[in-house]
Amino acid sequence: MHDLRWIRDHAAEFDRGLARRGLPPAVDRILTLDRAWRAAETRVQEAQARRNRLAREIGAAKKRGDPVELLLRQSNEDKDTETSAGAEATRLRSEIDDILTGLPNLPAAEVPDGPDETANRVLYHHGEPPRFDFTPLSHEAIGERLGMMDFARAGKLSGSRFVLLRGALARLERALGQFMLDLHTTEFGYSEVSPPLLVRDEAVFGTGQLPKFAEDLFRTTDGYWLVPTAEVPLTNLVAGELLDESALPLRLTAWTPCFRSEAGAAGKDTRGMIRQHQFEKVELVSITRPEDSAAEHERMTACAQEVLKRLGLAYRVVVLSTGDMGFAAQKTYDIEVWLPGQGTYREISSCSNCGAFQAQRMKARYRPAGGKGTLPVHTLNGSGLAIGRTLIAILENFQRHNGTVVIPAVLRSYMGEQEAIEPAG
RNA sequence: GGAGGGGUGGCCGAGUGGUUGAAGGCGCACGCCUGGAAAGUGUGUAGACGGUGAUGAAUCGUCUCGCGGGUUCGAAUCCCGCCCCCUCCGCCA
Repeated sequence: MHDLRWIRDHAAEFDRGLARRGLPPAVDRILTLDRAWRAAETRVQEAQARRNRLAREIGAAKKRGDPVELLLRQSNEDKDTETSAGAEATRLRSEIDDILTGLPNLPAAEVPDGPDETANRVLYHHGEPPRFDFTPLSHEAIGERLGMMDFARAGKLSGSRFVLLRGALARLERALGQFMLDLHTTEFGYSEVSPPLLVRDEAVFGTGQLPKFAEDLFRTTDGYWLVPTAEVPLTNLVAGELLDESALPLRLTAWTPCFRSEAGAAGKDTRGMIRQHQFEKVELVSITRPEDSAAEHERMTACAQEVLKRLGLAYRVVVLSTGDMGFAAQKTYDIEVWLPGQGTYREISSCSNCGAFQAQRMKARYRPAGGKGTLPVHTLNGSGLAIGRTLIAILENFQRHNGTVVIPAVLRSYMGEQEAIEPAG
């Protein structure tokens, strides 16, 4: 959510930012409401100030035994003013908040402008896509041939966009989660968290999925939301808190299932396990001082890339254009892994710097050391990595002609020192 | 689910109708002490919002003792509703 005071002082810049997002100007409306709200607020406060003074005078007069009729009548007049102006102030303020909570974060200056993903800019590549002396199969073909990836049974249980893994593939999923968590905690300073997967409205509002994107989420009958990403619980850990500067940066990681209704994705990626209602992911979240978030964003993206480097997977890093960024992000890097079965790069991680946007929604602040006052923290989140898609990448990149799949060396200690996945006997 | 207890400042913890925005402690900041540090000691130390103003100097005002409403001239203190936490019982992975 945007800081109203910042908008007052940067009106043109604000509308320019919205325009880069393809949105109409909003400042005129906001500032008109803001002026009316402040005027009403002032009237309320003046009436309150008078009433406070009268209350003291009435107390003193009663003690002396003086008549208080006149004072009481004045006090009641002020109370009427307070009530009517107060109602108006509340109405105006909630209208302002409704507008503010529906507007996305403004893009950082260096983010490329464009209407959609076609304007994303590839920054660099790492690694060479493998060459095959046979036609590489898609991951679902490999998985089904191994007898370890079962869409039919999953469909029986749950319908489309679910999968069931067995044997070595189930273990591979677990190995990937372990490997990623161990890397981030022991080498990159993230501390491991095992968070709730059902959260309340406020948490999902804080990270920006609510109120606009409720249709992308699953909701329980008693009002909980299933987390679409561990970003929600991890980031909201600091909601409402006033942190010491010495506590920053805070680096958190969690391996959790993620639940997404994929309401707007009808017909997209219907084959295979690219896009599921439920998938595993290791998430990275950083809470930083404002001046550190840009560097932290680079660091976080590097941490995510390191997973792919150690697995030996080719990838490229893309900076998303203004038209492709998420609601809360001011800048996003996507990491795309090479998938031989599709002959293309596909997103496997998305690392975003949300600046103060989420912090303002969830009222997460810190106190600068020595200084006075408080500032909103900056929040960042990134996949490190999406486990389901990493599993896909391993199957497609390390498949062999005979239908077996080589297990990357760094995973073997988690796989009972197996070197390859063989068809189920 | 049943019964009971409780939610106060960055943290702990007093406070049951009137200068209590709130005692005390911890923490923190600055000073004294010290060769330096610890200990000791002194002083200071909430946030949000609005007004004025050179826009975060200063100053005035309002709000905030879980949230929302009510009683009252006046509420952290009384009443109602809601949320959350804890204890015991029941149930249970």
